[in-house]
Amino acid sequence: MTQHLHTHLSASPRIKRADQIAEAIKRWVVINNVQLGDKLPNEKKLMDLFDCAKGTVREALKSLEVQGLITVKTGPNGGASLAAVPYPLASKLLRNYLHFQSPSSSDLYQLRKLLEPEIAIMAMDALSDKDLHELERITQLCDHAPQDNAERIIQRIAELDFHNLLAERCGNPILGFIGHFLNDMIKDLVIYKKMQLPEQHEFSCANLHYHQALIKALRAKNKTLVQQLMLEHMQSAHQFNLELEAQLTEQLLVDL
Amino acid sequence: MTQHLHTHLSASPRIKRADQIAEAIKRWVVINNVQLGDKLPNEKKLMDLFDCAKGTVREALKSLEVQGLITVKTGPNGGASLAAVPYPLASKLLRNYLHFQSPSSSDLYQLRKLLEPEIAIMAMDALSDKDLHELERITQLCDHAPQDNAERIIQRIAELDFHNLLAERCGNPILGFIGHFLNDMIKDLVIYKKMQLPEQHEFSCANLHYHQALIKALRAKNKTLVQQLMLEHMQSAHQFNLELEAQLTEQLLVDL
DNA sequence: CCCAATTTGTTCGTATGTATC
DNA sequence: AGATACATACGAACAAATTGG
Repeated sequence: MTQHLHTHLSASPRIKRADQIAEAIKRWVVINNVQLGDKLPNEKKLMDLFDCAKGTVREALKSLEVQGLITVKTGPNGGASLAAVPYPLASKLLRNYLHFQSPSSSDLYQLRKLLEPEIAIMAMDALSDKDLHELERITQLCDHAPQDNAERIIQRIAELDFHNLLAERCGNPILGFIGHFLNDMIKDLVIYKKMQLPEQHEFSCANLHYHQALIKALRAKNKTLVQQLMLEHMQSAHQFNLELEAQLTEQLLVDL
Repeated sequence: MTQHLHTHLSASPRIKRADQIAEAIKRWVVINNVQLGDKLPNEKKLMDLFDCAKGTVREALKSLEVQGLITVKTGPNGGASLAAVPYPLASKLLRNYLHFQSPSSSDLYQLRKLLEPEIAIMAMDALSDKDLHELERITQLCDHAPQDNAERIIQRIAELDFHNLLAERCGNPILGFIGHFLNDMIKDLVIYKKMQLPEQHEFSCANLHYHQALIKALRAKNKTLVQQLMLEHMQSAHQFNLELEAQLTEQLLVDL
């Protein structure tokens, strides 16, 4: 099939062959009604389907793989299969973007204050008994002072998993993604930047208290209470975070 | 530098050489303190830096390019340069993910009802006179009935650009991204799915009215009014959208 | 305007690794 | 264990694009 002729009328940024092939493969997939998990033609077939060499096909497949649209396996019955973009990849790619926007932790908490209460009341009706037990299990991980740094990290992650479970159950996939994503950002913040500071016992206790109260309110299906508790929880967390950052800059000054 | 030995203790998913190189290049970038816009070594240098063949280097670079972390140019002084992930790419990649979650338009509008009022009041203080004039210009594009389908699309996009400008000015990069992103999703919805229906004159008039009122309130720096107007605006838009979808399914039934 | 240098982009041929039967 | 089918990787060559003289 011949290529589109380059017009030279506008300074069009010349699209690379490999990228054209990647787009062509996407079109091929929708035209041939390929379903999730179905296999694409192997490299050789793609080579003569689009009349290009191995390297080019491989770069095109690489592009789709990086976007999470296909997975590739070696061996017989291997090759590229259509895939759903996995959440961790989507989160990573978006963090790549936001890295250059350098959001502050207050930016994060402002959004959590807005969204977490909504997530909680939406998840309330969808929570199964199993979910509630899982929330309790997660919360129990945090009901005592950590013995070492490893347990401290486990507890912090458990606190976030509490919110992740609610986000997954909230019934709105976009809101669910954003909730989960914000928790990923918090995790980066907490794990990689705030671990040098001593444990914040008051903070952990406050979180524990709110999570326990939230479970009770969720069981009672008390919408307004759930919403209010979650808002307070986020406000409290934001406040602790601000104090923590003040300590951090203080410590930085001392180090200098 | 030698590779990590494969332990075979756990079923580790065998990391491909090209992906290893991509990660190695990322490390190289941070270690050598490469700044935005700075150039990376060219393909030849990367080949012997990481002791691998050209194709492998190219796949690694392709991976970084698809993620938006580098741009690549040909010719003298060409090569790969460190780049900030451009917004359109981040939006596209996230839409790839959400495509498989198949969110409803109500999911979209629920979030807009929550976020757009917050965006508006946050942007209020940051809006320059130039911004306000731009808002007025955008709004004027919609102050008359469209003459053809092309203008209809222009007007719809202008309506969204109104909100995009506010999102960019809201001062919270994460919130700004989400606001812009939701508008992209709405755009897909409106342009590619709802254009078959006749123009919704009432809808356009309502939007025009709200945008004009919002500009006035923004100029007056009336926070509560801005917030209230934006909420009503979103509720109204959601309502129109629901009616439109009812028409769509109705039409679908007729076609069958 | 063309020429030459530089660097990416693409191709081919071959070899190796890996999973399946 | 061996054969097969497939991706993965290497190496050498050539094509195309961009820059600067």
